[in-house]
Parts: sequence; C-alpha cells; structure tokens
Amino acid sequence: MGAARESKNKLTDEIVGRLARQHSTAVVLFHHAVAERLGLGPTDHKCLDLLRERGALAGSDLGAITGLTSGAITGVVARLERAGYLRREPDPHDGRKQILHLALERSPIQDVIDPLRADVSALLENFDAHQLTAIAEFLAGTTDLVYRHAALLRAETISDMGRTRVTGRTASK
Amino acid sequence: MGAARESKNKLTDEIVGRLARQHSTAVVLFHHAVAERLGLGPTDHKCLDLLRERGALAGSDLGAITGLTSGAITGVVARLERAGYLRREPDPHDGRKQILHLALERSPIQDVIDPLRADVSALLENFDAHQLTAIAEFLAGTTDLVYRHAALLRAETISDMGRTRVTGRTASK
DNA sequence: AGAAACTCGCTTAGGAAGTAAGCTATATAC
DNA sequence: GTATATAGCTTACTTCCTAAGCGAGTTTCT
Repeated sequence: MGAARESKNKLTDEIVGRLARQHSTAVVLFHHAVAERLGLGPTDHKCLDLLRERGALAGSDLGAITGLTSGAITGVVARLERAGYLRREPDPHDGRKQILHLALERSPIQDVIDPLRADVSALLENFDAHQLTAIAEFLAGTTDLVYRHAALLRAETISDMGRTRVTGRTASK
Repeated sequence: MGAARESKNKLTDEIVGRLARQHSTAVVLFHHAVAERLGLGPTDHKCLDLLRERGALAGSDLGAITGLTSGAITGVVARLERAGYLRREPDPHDGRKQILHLALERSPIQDVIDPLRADVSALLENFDAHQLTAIAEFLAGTTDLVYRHAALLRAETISDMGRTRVTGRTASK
C-alpha cells in the first residue's frame, strides 16, 4: 500500500467531500434557472425531465418517484398539458390510469441548455478515452445511487412522520 | 483521425446527451428529499449549501446568486436562524449589511448524506488515479460552467421580462 | 358471480413560501 | 449638504403544495 494508494484516497476524499457537493449545488441552481426561463416551476421542470427520461409514465408513477401527492401531480400535469409539453392518453389496460406522453420531439428545454452542453463538450476534449469511460461510469453509477438514496430518505421521512405524529413540514409547530 | 477519436466522440456525446442529464435529475430529486428530511424547504437547503460553500455571505449576495428577491431572502434567513442553522452578525464596515455565518460545525445535513457518500466512495474504488483525476477535473470544470450558465440564464430571463412587459412567472396570462 | 378492499386521478380547503412594491436606515457621489 | 443608491424588512397578493375526501375502475377472496 504505497504512494499510489495514498494518492487515490486523497482524490476520492476530495471528490466525495467537496467537488460532488459543490457540483450538486450548482446543478440545483441551474435547474431552477432553466425552469424560470421556460415559465415553469421547478417541480414542473423536474417532472418533465423524468418523463423525458423514462418514456411514458402514469401520474401515479410520477408521484411515487418525486414524492408528490396526487393533488400536486394533478396540478403539474394540468400546467404542463396547458403549456403544450405533454399529452394524456387513457391506459387501454386500466381505465383509471392516464398515460403521460411528451408532446414535443424537441423540447424548448434543449434550446435553453444547449449552450451549456457545448461548453461541457469542449471541456471533455481534454480527456482521453480511458478517462472519458471513467467519467461515463461515474455518472451512471452515481445517478443510480442517488436515486436509490433519495427513495430511501423519503421512506425514512414518511415513517418518522408517522412516529412523531406531525403533519406538514416542520416537527415543532 | 481514426478509431480512437471516433470512440472519444461517441463517449462525449453519451455523457453530455444522456448521462449528465439523468444525473442532474437525480441530484435535484435527492436535494429535495434531503431538505424534506431536515424539515426545510428546497430553497432553504440550497441557501444553506451555498453558505457552507462560500463561507460567510451577506443576504444580498445570497439573493444575487440564487435569484431570489430580498423579501424571500428575509424569509429564508429567518427560518434558518430560528432552526439554529445560522447566525447573523452586523457588518462592521457597512451598517446596512448582515453577515451570515453557519452556526454549526457539523451540520445535520452530514448525517443525512453520509450513507450516499460512503456508497460513492466505494464506487470510486474501481478507478485508477488517472481516471480519478479526470473525474475530479470534470466535476470542478462543470461546476464552474453550470454556475456561469445559470447566472447567464437568469440575466436573459429578467431582460426578457422587461421586453415583453409581463410580471410574474408566465408570459401568457 | 358478487362483495370487499384497493388504486387512480380529481376536487376542495388551508397553509407555506414566493414575488412585487414600498418603507427606513445607512452609504456614497456630486 | 443634498441627492442617489443599496441592504434588509414589511405588507399584500399569488402560486403551488399537502391533506382529506370523492367517484370510478380494478383486483381479490370466497
């Protein structure tokens, strides 16, 4: 266990301890700015992103992933539909469900984030294939982990609320 | 310009086109779940993150970075102070300003995100030093870019609002 | 088949938190 | 020394989320 391993540990600590966190803060900020630019709330934008990622979902699925209540989902879908971002279709196999589809091939979001994409592409020029593979695997791996931990956290929060008998956001009220 | 360059381009496209975006969506989701767990709103959590990152800021700085109005900042600071996350001190050089300091060395946020940190650390075990360097540089570089583009976007949005003479969020209303 | 229990999406009432506008106090420029 | 600009607070209003409850459709159990 020599200098190489030590250097690795130092890099790892730097990544998880500072870089990843600063990155997250920036991403959240950007996400909000994009939503504002499009005339959407952050929640609407988040749901639209999920829909684009996962293909077609039912409203209940969207609620399960985001942690939103069914009432909130109704509002999100109504706003996004009215603004032309998505359309609803009844599920042929289940009369209660509404399947949500993206209405636009090329979303207006693309135009908003393209300048950033271009800059990131330029940044990636500096790396070799071996490194790019690492970046791709890092992103895919952390995305998965982050999703799982978010779901876990929400589950804990909900069960805590049951234990402490509070409604709403704050425990002391 | 042979197979190596082609492979690089393919990887780059995959990263900026899909992986980075999925990663962002997951991060936003997680950020919200953490806030909920702590009994904070996403905005409060975001401001707390910024404060931890940048050291000590004035309320006006926080507003400039996040795009929030001064009224909203007043609310954020009041909630975070009441919950014990920060304290305010008058600026000795400017009687109007309030400098915001973190009140806690080890924030409760740490406990909430530590399990994720541990999993990410384990993931990083699979990479060599050369790759870890790339990941670190990628994170640092994109963080910077994302911040700059967020500020740019907000500037555009504000000037657009001036041009089209609308107040509030939606243009058609 | 029929009854009970569950799930989906919508509606309503209420609350949390944002914006916009106006105020006071301090700071700076002319 | 007066005028202008800035920091942060307050107020009125708006938006959007939660909680609770509904009707319609589906699944399960006997």
